[in-house]
Amino acid sequence: MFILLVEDDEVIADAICTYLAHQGLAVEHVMSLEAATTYIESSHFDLCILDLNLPDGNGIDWLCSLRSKRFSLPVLILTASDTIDDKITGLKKGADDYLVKPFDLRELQARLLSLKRRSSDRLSNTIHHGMLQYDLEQHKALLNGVLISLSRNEDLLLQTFLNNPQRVLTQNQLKNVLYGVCDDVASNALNVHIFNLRKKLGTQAIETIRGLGFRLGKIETKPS
Amino acid sequence: MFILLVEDDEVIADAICTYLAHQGLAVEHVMSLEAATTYIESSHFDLCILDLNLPDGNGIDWLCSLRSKRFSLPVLILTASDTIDDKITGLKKGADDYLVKPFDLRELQARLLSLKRRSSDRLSNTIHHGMLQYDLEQHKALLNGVLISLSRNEDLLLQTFLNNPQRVLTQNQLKNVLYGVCDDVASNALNVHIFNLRKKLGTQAIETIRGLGFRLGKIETKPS
DNA sequence: ATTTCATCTTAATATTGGCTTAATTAAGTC
DNA sequence: GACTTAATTAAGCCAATATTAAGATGAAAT
Repeated sequence: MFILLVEDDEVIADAICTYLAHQGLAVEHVMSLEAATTYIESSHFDLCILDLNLPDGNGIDWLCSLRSKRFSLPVLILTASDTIDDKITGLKKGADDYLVKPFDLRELQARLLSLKRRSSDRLSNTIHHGMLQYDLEQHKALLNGVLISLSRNEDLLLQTFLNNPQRVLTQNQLKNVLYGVCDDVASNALNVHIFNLRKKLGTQAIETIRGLGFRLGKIETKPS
Repeated sequence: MFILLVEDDEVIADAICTYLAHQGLAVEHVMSLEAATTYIESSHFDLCILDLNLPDGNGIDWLCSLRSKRFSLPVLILTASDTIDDKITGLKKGADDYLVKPFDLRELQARLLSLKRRSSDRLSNTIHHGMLQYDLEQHKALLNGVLISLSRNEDLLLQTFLNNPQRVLTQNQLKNVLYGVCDDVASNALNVHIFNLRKKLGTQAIETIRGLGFRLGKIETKPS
């Protein structure tokens, strides 16, 4: 596994490099954002460890521009400050995890590994389920290669189902997805949406578990 | 992501619900441990936010019983007291993180996300009993590899039996599982459900201890 | 502003499946 | 044998969900 470490503090960087190398990971160490950019654009890395305080700029901004250039590699942020704002901003701006200095090297390793695991799952932006192909970025659903047009709520529901295959989702859970906090409204709008989804994806696409909720089912060639 | 919020203070609960829902998380709010138990046992949640001071009991005790019932969902404890002892006890008893009131909603969110991350590595919780494989999350029962469809009440009963193997459960206890605590008992509905369960799982699946109640028995290849 | 169009919600009705009831049979207990 | 408890059936009921269609909303286009 190839890791890019962006860190200007030599002591910390050395510690990380030594430890990770010892664990069988290939670490490339750079000390500025400029160098980081060069490396990222000219070579392949599985992960990036990013310190936020760097001589030639702010790590968050760099991360933003990285994302805007469609680099999707997982980034773990190192931050000295324990302020909430930093964490929040970091996570929202496209970081995948963060670690507050000082930290335990073993924890760093654990997080890197879990990061890798997670990211290798969602490398592709499309989810496949039976004959359905769903593009998370473009919100496009292809059934048997044919584009299915979905309304906003249908889209939300389908996403939720695809993100929780095998799982029984209660009506309240699904209502929360659509309407935010559930005022526990007695409305069957949800049922109508499910009905419409079934018309588009086939009757078996959504199973009902009476008294419990709904679950994603089989999506096959033909809406019957 | 589905979150169960157990909190009896409406003001705090509302704030949390509104904020988290706004962040795209599905929050289910209950105000008592009893309700929490019902929800946990009948639906899926990724996380639980647990206040410790509740009208119908102590949160720590509830957490203990939850763990003893093999529910492994990550729990974040909310505590008013800032005493170290409380935190320690909480963490030792199976909590995964804690937050002291008053807290910043953004910090709550950050902690929830990291909690989810850490826990996503865990194994799925399935109970094995003889030839039966029961998945608590999916509410799926496989007998000899074949899916058995269970009604809501059958599902509840089976769960209860699997969570209390070896133990004799009185009819009243089982009725409480289905109908909550109430002592009107002139109905044999429970017997009918047990009869139907036996039809699906085999005659020996549930033993009758005459005059006392029922106990989980052997579940073998074929319903005879 | 007004029209147009799609979607969302409401509401009314149909349907289904599971729950309970109740009556009967079987199995223990004294 | 009389009594108690549990098992077994089948019928009716009811709540959860499905289905429709009509009205409400809201955004884009003219």
